[in-house]
Amino acid sequence: MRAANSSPFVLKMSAFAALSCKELAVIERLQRRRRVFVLGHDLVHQGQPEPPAYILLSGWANSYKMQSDGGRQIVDIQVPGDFLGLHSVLLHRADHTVEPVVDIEVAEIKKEDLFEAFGRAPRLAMAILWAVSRNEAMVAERLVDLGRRTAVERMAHFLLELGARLTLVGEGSATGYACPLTQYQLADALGLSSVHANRVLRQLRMEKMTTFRDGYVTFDDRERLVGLAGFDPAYLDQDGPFPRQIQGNDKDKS
Amino acid sequence: MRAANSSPFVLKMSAFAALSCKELAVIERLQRRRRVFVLGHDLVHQGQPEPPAYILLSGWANSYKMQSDGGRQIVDIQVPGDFLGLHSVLLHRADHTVEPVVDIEVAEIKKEDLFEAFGRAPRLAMAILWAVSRNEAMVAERLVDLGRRTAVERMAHFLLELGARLTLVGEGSATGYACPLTQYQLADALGLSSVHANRVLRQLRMEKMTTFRDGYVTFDDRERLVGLAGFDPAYLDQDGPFPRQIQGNDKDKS
DNA sequence: CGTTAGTTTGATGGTCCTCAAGCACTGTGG
DNA sequence: CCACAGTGCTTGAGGACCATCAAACTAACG
Repeated sequence: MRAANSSPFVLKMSAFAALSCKELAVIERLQRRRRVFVLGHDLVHQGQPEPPAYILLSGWANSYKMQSDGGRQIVDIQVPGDFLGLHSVLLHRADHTVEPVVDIEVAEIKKEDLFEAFGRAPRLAMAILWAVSRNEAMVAERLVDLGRRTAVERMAHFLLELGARLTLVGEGSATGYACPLTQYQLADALGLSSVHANRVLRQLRMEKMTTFRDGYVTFDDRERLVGLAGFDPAYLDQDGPFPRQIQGNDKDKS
Repeated sequence: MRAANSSPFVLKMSAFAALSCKELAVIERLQRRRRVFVLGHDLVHQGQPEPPAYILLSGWANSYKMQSDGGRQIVDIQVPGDFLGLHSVLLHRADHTVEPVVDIEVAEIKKEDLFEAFGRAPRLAMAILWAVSRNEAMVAERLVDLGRRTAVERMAHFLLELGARLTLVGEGSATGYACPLTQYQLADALGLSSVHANRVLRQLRMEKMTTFRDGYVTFDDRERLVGLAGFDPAYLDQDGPFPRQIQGNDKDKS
């Protein structure tokens, strides 16, 4: 149970509500079907009927959609504690592909597992709905990135968001984090060409705001970066770790 | 109860699964708190703590995020049967504003209502999770619009998506639909300037693919439009008859 | 009949894409 | 030990797409 208490998934869910022993047990049970995926082997592919979902235990993954013209848009980057393909599990067919960014360890979750868990712990249904909602909030914020921010702002915002998400599960800090993404992947996530992504990173580095190099993101001047990006982490709804400007502190529900 | 059976919300949920009488009753109860909002009065505003959610009974609404520089990005357009702000109800603060597009009628839903409903009908929790998932799929598809499609493709794709969604709730057809949006709103949804949105609409009209005029969208040549947009409605999860089942809880099948 | 909201068109220029090429590092096999 | 290929990063040049600025036009409305 100490293992469960420190798992990234439990850390994340605890940002929603303190979990009871029973709920922790249901979560533990939900994660019983462990699997490993290596680089190059998709977990879910676009169009797959009745896809399962996964909880990412370690490593990074990403979800993307391909177009007929070969264009690729990464919809979400997932870090430990995140669901993979949760929003596909109830759709008839997966609307996107999920692939590992590095070798990963996951727990497989079938639709029936969810249904069973919901019956056992209605509050867990709320918690999972929260996770999906938070995910949608992140996609929505990316939409603002692509629709209304310049390439530099987008990049800054995205790197800050990843930092905040990683901090929540204990894998990042205000000064930086390990980031296994390539510049191609960053570009596909931000709707840029890889060439331009590279130029933008250079600019951020030369202006001493953030450095992306050798699989590591360093925040050289986090404050200015936040200002440039217009980054307000409220949408991540994780009052715990570092945003303290939020004081909405009404206590948990029934 | 035939009133409930023909409400847009029930029509939509029926695309997920055939609903039992008990579930219909729980849904009916969920919609008991009716309200009206007129143009100019927001339902939810960005930053609002503990916002409620709504079910849109009639009229259109949209959700948007503002930036400090005055830029606006519409994240979602909602039509009858859709939830409003559902993904905010579990976050501690609303991450976006919801405003009417025309005068609307809604049913207000509080967090506790959801919790209660989940306890009464676990399958309804699945259905609502489905609705949220579908919503995320739509936002993701919009992300592809903004990231990887040209302005014309975006516009075509968006107008087709709206048509499909409206058809599901009985307010649209393959030839067109009533659309109360202004070109400014279209532009804000698609990450374009209103000037360019106008040019794009003109192009689509002159090439005889679709006409947007006087509050009505007409598909002049739907086939070519679908080709141009690369529109594949699979992500809406509403195609064909609906042989759905969760667990062994159903009778008929393919 | 002035005001306002929405639509339409023109002109100019910036952001970012595309094409192209070179560099650095790693692993592979002769 | 040295090609050689593969992957990822970096930089340059030219041009397309779309934003911005500006202004005219229409319809609704008091």
